[in-house]
Amino acid sequence: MVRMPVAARREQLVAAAMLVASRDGIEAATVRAIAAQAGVSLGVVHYCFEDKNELLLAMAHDITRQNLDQGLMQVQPGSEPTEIVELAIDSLWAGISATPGAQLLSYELTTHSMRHPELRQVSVEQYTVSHAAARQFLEAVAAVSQIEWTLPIEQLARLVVMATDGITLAWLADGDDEAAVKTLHSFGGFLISQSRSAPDQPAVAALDDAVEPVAR
Amino acid sequence: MVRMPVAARREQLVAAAMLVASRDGIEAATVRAIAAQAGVSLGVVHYCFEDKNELLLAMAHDITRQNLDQGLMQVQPGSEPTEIVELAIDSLWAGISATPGAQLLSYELTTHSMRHPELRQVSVEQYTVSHAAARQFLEAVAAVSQIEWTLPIEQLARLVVMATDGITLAWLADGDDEAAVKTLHSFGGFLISQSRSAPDQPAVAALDDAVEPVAR
DNA sequence: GTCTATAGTTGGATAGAC
DNA sequence: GTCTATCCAACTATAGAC
Repeated sequence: MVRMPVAARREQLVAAAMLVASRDGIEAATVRAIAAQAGVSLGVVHYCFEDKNELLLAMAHDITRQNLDQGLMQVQPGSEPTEIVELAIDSLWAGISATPGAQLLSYELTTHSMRHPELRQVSVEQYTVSHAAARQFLEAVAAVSQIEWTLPIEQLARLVVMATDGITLAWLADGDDEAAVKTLHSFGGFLISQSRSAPDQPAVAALDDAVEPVAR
Repeated sequence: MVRMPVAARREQLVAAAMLVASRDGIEAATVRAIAAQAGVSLGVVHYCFEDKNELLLAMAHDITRQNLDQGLMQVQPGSEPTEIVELAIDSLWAGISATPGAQLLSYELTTHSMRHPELRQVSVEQYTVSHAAARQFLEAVAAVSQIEWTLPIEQLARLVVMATDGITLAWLADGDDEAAVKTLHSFGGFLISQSRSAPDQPAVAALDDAVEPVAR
């Protein structure tokens, strides 16, 4: 077996955990299965992590970051708000529909964390991050396309997260891509209806605020 | 121990399973824990059910029916559509916010069933039933308040289910009742915006169609 | 640092006494 | 029909050889 510094070993194990959990579900992500996937012996996992929870926590943290990067909707400058939103929705959906296992794992982590106090922060962090990403997106759209939102931005961000979760869950259950896309675009229409052209625009702002997940 | 016909024993065990699973999560709903909750010995469970999956299936089926009864939004005749929708939303939310454990269990069952082919039908049934309930509600609103929907009813029903799931999940994560209610009412406003007054109304129909879950 | 071996639980399922 | 006793598999975690 190749010798490896602990930090690198930890990364390897977290990657193996994500692979197993995405593919086979969180219940199947046992210490044994993860060790086998990484090609190391059982003891190595317990050498690198205090216990299984610590490993799951590290995995959840990485997944949340990954979902953030993937879910961050691109805003193309210079277009109509309608077109911006449509494009963002399509790219969001492309990311989701290509990774059903990861999406399902994300909801498994949510429910799992709600039943285990030691992992409770995972679901809180998931929503904090999703909300921040949605908010950033809405601010970028407003800045780029000279509109303002007629609802508080927190409220709209919550609606965006609601729609993403609701549509993804239904799609995982019935696999109906067409219905999911239609529903997403209906929601996009609603989003647009909650905007009006801004009277004046000071400057393009809030475009590249980094969204940092909550530290653990 | 009291002698009991198998059918009654099964009901008792399913009720015990629902109690344990709602309170402690689906992972904690082991055959042992369920038997203890019901006050019977381990062997009795295996006498009444082929295996654990069969018990979980029976439990899931009951829960889906229960969610249907609880989620069926009441339509008060003779009011404005806006008022009808608002009242229905409030009663829907009252039912949800009073039973966080049951809601969480419902999502645990969804993800669990998606990972286990033997239970795959559970999540399909959950969505079939939710969708039918939403559809029935939308038809009742239209019939009672003399409006028609400007989107296909299936599409709108899917949006209603999307909103319910998305809002409930976020609320389970952050416990923010106020935000959940606000978001629900924003969505209600969207729903109303997808209606127009009907030119003529033939008769009040589709008010008491029974919604049957998919048979298993 | 890494591995084997094993302890110690907990789970689903069954056999056989009553 | 019901209960006790038990089997066997899988899991987390650790001890100790190398």
